Amino acid sequence: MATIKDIAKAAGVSVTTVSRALNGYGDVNEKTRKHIEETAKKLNYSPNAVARSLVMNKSRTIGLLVSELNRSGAKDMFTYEVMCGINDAASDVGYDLILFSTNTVKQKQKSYTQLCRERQVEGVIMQGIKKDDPYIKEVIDSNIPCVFVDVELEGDNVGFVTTDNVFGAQMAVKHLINLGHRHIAMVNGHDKAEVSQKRLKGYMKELQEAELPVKEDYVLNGGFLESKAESAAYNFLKTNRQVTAVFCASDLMALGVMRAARRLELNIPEDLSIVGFDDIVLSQYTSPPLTTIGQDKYQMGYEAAKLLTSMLTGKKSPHKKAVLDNQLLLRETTAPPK
Amino acid sequence: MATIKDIAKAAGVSVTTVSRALNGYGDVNEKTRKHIEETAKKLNYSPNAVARSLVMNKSRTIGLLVSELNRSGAKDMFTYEVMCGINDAASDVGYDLILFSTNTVKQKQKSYTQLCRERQVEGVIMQGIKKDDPYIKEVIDSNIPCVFVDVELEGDNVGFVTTDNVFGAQMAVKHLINLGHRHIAMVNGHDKAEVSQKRLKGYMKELQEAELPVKEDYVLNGGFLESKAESAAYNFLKTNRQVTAVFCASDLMALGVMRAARRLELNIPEDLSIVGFDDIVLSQYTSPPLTTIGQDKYQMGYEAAKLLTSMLTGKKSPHKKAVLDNQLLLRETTAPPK
DNA sequence: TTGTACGCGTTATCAT
DNA sequence: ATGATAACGCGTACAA
Repeated sequence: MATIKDIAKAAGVSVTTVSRALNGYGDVNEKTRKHIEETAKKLNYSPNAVARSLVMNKSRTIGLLVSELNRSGAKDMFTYEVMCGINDAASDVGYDLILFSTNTVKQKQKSYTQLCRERQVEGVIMQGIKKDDPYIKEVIDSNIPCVFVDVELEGDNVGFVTTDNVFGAQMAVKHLINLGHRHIAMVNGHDKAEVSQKRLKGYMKELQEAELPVKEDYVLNGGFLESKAESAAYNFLKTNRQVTAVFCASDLMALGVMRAARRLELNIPEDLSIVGFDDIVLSQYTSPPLTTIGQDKYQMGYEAAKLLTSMLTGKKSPHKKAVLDNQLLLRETTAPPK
Repeated sequence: MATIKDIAKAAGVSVTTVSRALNGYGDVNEKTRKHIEETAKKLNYSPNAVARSLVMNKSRTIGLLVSELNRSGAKDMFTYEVMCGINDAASDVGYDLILFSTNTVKQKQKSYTQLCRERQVEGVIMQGIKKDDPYIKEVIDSNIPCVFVDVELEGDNVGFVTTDNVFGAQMAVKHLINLGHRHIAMVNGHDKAEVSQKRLKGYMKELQEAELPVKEDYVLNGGFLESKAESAAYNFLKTNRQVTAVFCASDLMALGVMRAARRLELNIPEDLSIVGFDDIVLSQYTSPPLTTIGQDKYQMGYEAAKLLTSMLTGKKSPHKKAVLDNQLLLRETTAPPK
């Protein structure tokens, strides 16, 4: 509970000198500095970040805005791994993280700017928000630096981190085509997610390059939900036996498709090949293990935080975005068609 | 950026009146209050929580101290689910969460008390720390309210949340005994974790109640690591073919044991029954799906936050602890011995 | 019912 | 090299 005032009194100097001594200013006698540092230690002093924030108008804090942080996300762990990366990169440069979990109800009560200003966060990392989220407009208008995860938005103080979703999808589809598949369906997430749009684009692009027809009804909506993907795939596959392969925009949905296949007594990969996206931990443990496009989620978080802190420290870095590479992970859910 | 000063000027009143009006004090004319509220809205005012914290010496913030928040935890998701519960309960009552991830290096640089005081957190929830963690002593000594997850410590302003680990272990072992197993080994985590001690206790207790011998060399150290559990189990099972069942102190380690069994060409559950602990998401997807003791991780977090906030709001609640029940989840890794 | 004045712990400005 | 003093935005005795 000791303050610089206490130290000043104990050391017989003014608060100004204490402040300067403790903050490593040059214009303070080495002897007095030593003395001050010692009394500070003796009094078990630690600076009050709140008071400092108030006067400096900086908080050394970045807000982590996660939409719908809840149990449903527990399965794919995406959020968590990204968060670990953010945390590591942020604490490397002395920033703390404050967690803002939001949802539609809360958004009505408090605007984005309010949220940030209340806590005086210096910057924000946004994760898991949809493209039509009302906060997005506010972010652009506000002058608070922000980095999006998986939403490709750029601006004066807005950047983003994502992976090459188009190319990732292309890799997946190309792999299937190379195996000999000609009727390849896709289970996509909801179209409010940028990644859905990208992955769909990659899917179509690769089909076109292989001069395969792009059929609109081959694209199913799985809403990023295992259950929804399952039922969509079930209904589709029941009446489309010509389809021998499915590309899924997420591993979670791929799990749903695997379930559907099982119900239809389709063997994987003999009767149906499946490729997922994300490389969630689960995908190594399914039977058979899921072939998928791997994203480095930790790295995404790490890059996001690095990007943001470099924006904060005023480095006029020209790069306001980072696009990470993905990787085709061959496991056991793909094979040539019979 | 509007402050109460701006509002005062615009509304033609003093800052005091603004402060009182906005904070719902009774001693302010209804008309002036309305007026003030309107100008506040017009100026897009939002209170500065930092300034408020400074003067009130309260931050409406609770610190979430997670030891070794990193990728290795990604697999079992325990941390994340608990966090979701904490987050929900905290935001219900208007508290924000600040993330302190710590490790042994950082602990040397900054004491627990320093950490808390710097950020003026009102209380702390501690997760994932070992019993010999140096911070624990500080927590007890300090007067900052703290709730531990899975460390059974009580004090004036210290409480904890856990599940009934002893009974959970008993359920697991009893289940195996009821199936007819007589040689039941255990793979335990490291003994710096309270849960390890409890689960071991339950294991031994249940054996004793069934009048089965407790053999010391039947208890393996898996260190809560899949790989370590695998090698320990491999070496053990290779030379102890009489053992027909293994109880593991975590699902993660159970996965390791399953791997070991596979390498030894032991069929699960025919040749070897396995019971885990935790009910991580993965355990439903292994083949065969893992029989385990399920803990409600989200609820643990929720209760922890509720406990803490009730301590903070001064409710002299007599209950400084919460012990949740566990549940035996019968899946497919257990069967009678051949 | 309203306003004045002070303090929270810190940094920054300007003298000395 | 050091110190007095004013700010930062807010809450709250105390006075009016």
